[in-house]
Amino acid sequence: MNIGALAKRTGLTNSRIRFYERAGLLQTVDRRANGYRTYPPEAVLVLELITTAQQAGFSLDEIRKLLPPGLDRWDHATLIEALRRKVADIEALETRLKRSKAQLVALLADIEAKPDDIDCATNARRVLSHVLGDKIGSEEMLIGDGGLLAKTTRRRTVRAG
Amino acid sequence: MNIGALAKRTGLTNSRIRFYERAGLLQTVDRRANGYRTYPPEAVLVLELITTAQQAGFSLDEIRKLLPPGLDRWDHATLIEALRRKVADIEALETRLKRSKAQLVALLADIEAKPDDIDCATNARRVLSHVLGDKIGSEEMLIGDGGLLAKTTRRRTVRAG
DNA sequence: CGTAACCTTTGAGTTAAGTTTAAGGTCAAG
DNA sequence: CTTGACCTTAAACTTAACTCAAAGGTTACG
Repeated sequence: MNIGALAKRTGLTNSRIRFYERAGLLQTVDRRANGYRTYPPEAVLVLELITTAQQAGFSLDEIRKLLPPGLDRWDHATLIEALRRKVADIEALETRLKRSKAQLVALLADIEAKPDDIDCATNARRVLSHVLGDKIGSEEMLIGDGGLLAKTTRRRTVRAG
Repeated sequence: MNIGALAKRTGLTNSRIRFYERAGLLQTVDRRANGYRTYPPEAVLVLELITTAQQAGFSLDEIRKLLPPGLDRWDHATLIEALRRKVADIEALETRLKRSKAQLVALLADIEAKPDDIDCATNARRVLSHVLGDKIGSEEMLIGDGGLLAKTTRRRTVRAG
C-alpha cells in the first residue's frame, strides 16, 4: 500500500502520516526501490490506534511510549498504569469543569438578578464584587494552574495533503 | 503603581502584564515622564477579571471582546450570550469526557479480564479488536474533532519576570 | 513524448499565551 | 559616583501537532 492509499483508508493526510513516522510513532513502513513508502495492512490498525488514543486524551509523546513493541508484546503493567493515570486526569478535569460551570451559572444568575431599579453601572459593581470577592477575601487561595482550556477555537484545518 | 508592584499584587509576571497590554486587554495604564508605566488601583481588578475568565475557559480573544468598555458600561446582552455559550461549551466537553472515560474504563476491564490461560499476544489481539472494532464496524462514524486535550504536560514555567 | 497524478525531501509556517534575551535608560542609596 | 534594583523596547524562543510550499523524481496513460 502506498501512502496515498493509506491516507484514504484512514482519513488522515499524507503529511500527517509522514509526520507520525518522523515522530517515531509509525514504524511499520518499508521502502520500494524507487524510494516510495510502502505499508502493510496493519499500518491502518496502528494509525487507528493512534487517533483513538489521541481522542482519549493521550499526547503523541505518551502514545509513543506505550506503542513501541510489535502490536503484540505490549508492556502490560505500563499500559494499565497509563490508562489508570489518564482516567484520573479525566476525573480531575471533570471536577474542574463542574466548578467552573457552577461559577458561570451563578454569575449568570447574579447578572440577571439585577433589581431593575438600579442602573447598569451599579449593577456591574455589585456583580463584580461577587465575582472577585471570594477570591480577594481569602488571603491565599489554593494555587494551581486552573485554566480550563479555550479549545472552542480548534484549528483542525481540513484539507487533504 | 509601577508595573513591579502591580505584578506583586496580582501574582502575575511583569512580562505577562505587558503582554496583556500589547494584546489590548489592559488599557488602564498611563506613562510617567520617564516612560515608566503607571497603573491605577483598578488595574488589579481588571487583571483579576482576566485570569478569572481564563480559568473559566475563555480565551484572551474572547475576553478582549467582552472587556473593552470602562469596567462599568458592559454590553449586558453580549456578555450573557457569551456566558451561556461558554456554559454550553463546558457541557459539551463534559459529555466528551464522560464518553472517553467510559471507553478507557472498559478498555481497562477488557485488558484485565485476560483469561490467564491465553498468551499475551492473543490477548492483545482480542483487546485490540474490541477497541477498534466498533469504529471499523460502522461504515461512517460521526465526524468531529474529538481530541480531548493532553494537558497533563502543562508547561507553565514558573519563574518570576 | 507529454502530462497528470503520484511520490520524495527539507524547511518554514501556524496558533496560543506567554517567556526570555539583549541592550539599554532611570532612580535611590551609600 | 557607583552599585543594584527597577524600568524600557524589540525580537526571538517555547510547545504540540501538524500543514504548506518549493523543488524535484516516478509512473501510468493516451
